[in-house]
Amino acid sequence: MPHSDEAATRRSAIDAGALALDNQLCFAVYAASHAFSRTYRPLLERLGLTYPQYLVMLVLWERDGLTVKAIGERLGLDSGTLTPLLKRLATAGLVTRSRDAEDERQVRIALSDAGRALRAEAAGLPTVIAGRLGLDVGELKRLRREIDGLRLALDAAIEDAEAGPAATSDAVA
Amino acid sequence: MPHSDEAATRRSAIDAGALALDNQLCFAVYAASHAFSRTYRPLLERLGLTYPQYLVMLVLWERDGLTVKAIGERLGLDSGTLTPLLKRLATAGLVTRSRDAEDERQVRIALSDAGRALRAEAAGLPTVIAGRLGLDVGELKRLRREIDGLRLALDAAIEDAEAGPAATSDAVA
DNA sequence: GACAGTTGCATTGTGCGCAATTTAATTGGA
DNA sequence: TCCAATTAAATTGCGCACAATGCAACTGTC
Repeated sequence: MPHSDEAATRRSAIDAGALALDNQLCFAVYAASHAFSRTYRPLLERLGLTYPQYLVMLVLWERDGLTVKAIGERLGLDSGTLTPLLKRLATAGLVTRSRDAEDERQVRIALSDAGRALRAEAAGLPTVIAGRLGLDVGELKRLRREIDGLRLALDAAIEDAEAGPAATSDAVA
Repeated sequence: MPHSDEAATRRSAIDAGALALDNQLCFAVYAASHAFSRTYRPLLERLGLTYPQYLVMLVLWERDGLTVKAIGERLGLDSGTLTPLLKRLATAGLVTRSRDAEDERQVRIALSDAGRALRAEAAGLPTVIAGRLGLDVGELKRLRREIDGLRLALDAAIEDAEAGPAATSDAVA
């Protein structure tokens, strides 16, 4: 067969597209995540928030006074990420950080008045974004549930890999 | 109505859960993206790649000798991200960087022998991950297409916002 | 050929995201 | 009671991600 396609000539014959970027679910998710961040950025900028900071505020607006660890478990982030982020939120006057009297190892994050007030400013954001997408709201809900399921499967895969990296057919043996 | 639910007592009455973290499609995507990165990390570590570096290699394995700009358009990244990343790939001996003779502004990224050889090492990765997910392969393909559609809608929304942020009913006036 | 405007890449600064290490507080025994 | 493990944050170091800026190379117009 002669020179048919430029890309194909450089591609291995044994490959059925397993490494093709456009076939990667992981890249689709990666690109969509950045696209969300870019969409939210100009709107959050008016609130003085970055996107991860916005997520932390969502957590605190649901339940105030959480520890750093609790926020981290909710968002899947560790203290190395959250500590400086929370310090910036504190500097911005949106939260306060204080050691728990019962257990001095823990730092409790509490909303300030300004932090609580910001909730009203943010209330319309998800609707604005959803409106701009021009997709059916029911479809978006369904998609969210499917992606949640994907994340759960990934978390389980991470657990498995950490528990027994060499687990094969004789895993129970 | 008496105290029904702890979270509800802290939540505004006018809010039908629009700001609830678990309702956010953006967070589902954000969390899934990190979960993918965490799943790939230990596997890519053996290849000496980070996840974004892996994406760049996927692009180059499809078409060698691209410019920095072309790689950036494919992945949605700019030179501020790619320049140092590509320098690290060059230091690792996987690619070479050279100015285009035709247009000296452009830097062409070419795979080295080691970079090409690494393709065989990576060939099984997507299958390994897909296998660990324990989800139907057809379902994963369908989900990828839906998420691609979501990203396209987000990109369009970003375009619209940049073109006319104040666009309303009198946009044409 | 001069020159304004554009383009492609590099650099700088800020803010995640995470592994690894450190410090301090708590817990659970011997 | 003492002391080894455990736990929660903080710190450090590295690598993205992106806005803003700078700069050299190119383009179109005259």
